[in-house]
Amino acid sequence: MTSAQAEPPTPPWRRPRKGAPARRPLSRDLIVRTAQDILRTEGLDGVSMRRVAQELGTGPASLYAHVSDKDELLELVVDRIAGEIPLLEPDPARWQEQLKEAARAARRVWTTYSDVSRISLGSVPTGENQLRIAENHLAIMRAGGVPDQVAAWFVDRMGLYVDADAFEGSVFAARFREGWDAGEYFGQIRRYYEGLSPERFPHITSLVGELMEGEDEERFEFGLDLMVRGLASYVNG
Amino acid sequence: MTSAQAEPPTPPWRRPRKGAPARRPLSRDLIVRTAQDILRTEGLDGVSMRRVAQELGTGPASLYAHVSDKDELLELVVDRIAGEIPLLEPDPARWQEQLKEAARAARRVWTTYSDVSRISLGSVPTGENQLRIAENHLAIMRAGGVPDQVAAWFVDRMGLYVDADAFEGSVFAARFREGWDAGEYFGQIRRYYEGLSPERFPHITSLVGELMEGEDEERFEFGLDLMVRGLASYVNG
DNA sequence: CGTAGCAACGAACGCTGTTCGTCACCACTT
DNA sequence: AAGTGGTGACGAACAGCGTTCGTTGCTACG
Repeated sequence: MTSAQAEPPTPPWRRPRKGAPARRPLSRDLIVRTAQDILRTEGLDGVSMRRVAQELGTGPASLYAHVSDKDELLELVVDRIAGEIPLLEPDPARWQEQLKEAARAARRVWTTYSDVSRISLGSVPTGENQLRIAENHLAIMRAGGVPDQVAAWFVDRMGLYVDADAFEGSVFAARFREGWDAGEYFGQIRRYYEGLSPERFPHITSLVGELMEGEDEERFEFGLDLMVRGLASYVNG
Repeated sequence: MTSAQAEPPTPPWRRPRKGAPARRPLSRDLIVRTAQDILRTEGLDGVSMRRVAQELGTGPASLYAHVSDKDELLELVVDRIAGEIPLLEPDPARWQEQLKEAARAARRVWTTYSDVSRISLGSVPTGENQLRIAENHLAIMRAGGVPDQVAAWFVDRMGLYVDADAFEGSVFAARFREGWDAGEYFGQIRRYYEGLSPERFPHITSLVGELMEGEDEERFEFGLDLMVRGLASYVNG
């Protein structure tokens, strides 16, 4: 449970004046951090206004003094999480590998908070930290000699790809959180594919092994490699 | 409104016996078709069990005799929509362009039902029609000489990409459905980017034009081109 | 000392997916 | 022909959701 954090959610608060406030010191940052904790441990479905409020020992209505919307709260959570993604110092000689490493770093954080992609996918990045990451990706590509228009579009497409891959992972994570077993689930899928009619699905039935091959990271790496290879072909010729 | 279809949702029903059934002839297929209609016209948020039932002139509990879950209902809707995607006869000489055309065809249908991607993204394709499409993509690639393992993974990644792109589109579609103006929205984003600090975001601020350039299709085409170029590099060298 | 402003909050609204228990009808058996 | 079992249709309800309203009580300032 997260009650260990709920008990004293108040660090040694620096009081603005003397005299202990009888009212609970709610704040925007505290709310966002609480929502982030719930997102990490219970997924997006666990993050409700009531749940966040409960964790802070209050009611849902109290949150609306600090946050206009649930959407706004979630956007703030996303950017806070984006702050955990490390930046890279551009090295022109290694720009392709650096770009991949940047994508991996983003994926690593994004899969830690498995459902953050459900919020970020499809939303235009406007938060401080998200912009810093886009800025970093642009710097790496420009150092590598990628044309401006290509670099600009690639930032968009690579962000979409990382989001989408994490989203896919979050769907499975949700299933497994509900008690499903991973091996059993994919075993069922495999057996279902194997049992299809070879006349109507000749390629699928003959490629079951290949279709099921590879862990999450391996498939992510494959897609990433596709995109960077394609990008490189815009630079060299 | 959809009431035009709601009034006589019953085609000249072929009765199993004589004597008109006083009970309403609910059926699985009718329920799925109704949900599909609502999905197209009102988006995923409009598809609730109550809403579907209302359209059929009954209560939500009646649906559970034909469908085990809302999730199952939505999966059935997805596969029904997938049935609208045309298949291509593999031509080894044009495999790259064919693969792109197949992706475009899927995207075309997926953006018609703008929120279908919100259901399909991250779910393993098991429906009849979805499998037929995967089968078709595999056939095109194998005809082009793509190695089996690469082809198998590419089907996965390209499906993810089409889903993700449509998902992004559905997020914007939802905003505009709520009354937002497209030009005004992107204009605000542009001005926000332009107003950023050039010291902290030198690349973003100098690439605002490039970042905002291009319609949806153009960006989709760019990402598709990236992936197919990368794929081709696995075949030729 | 009085008061303006605002954070905190209890209650409520309308919505969601789903379940339970009941009713009415059809098809079949006796 | 009378009876009966099975099942689809359905009304009501439950627990949860995001959000809003109106009120309370405290803090900081005049």
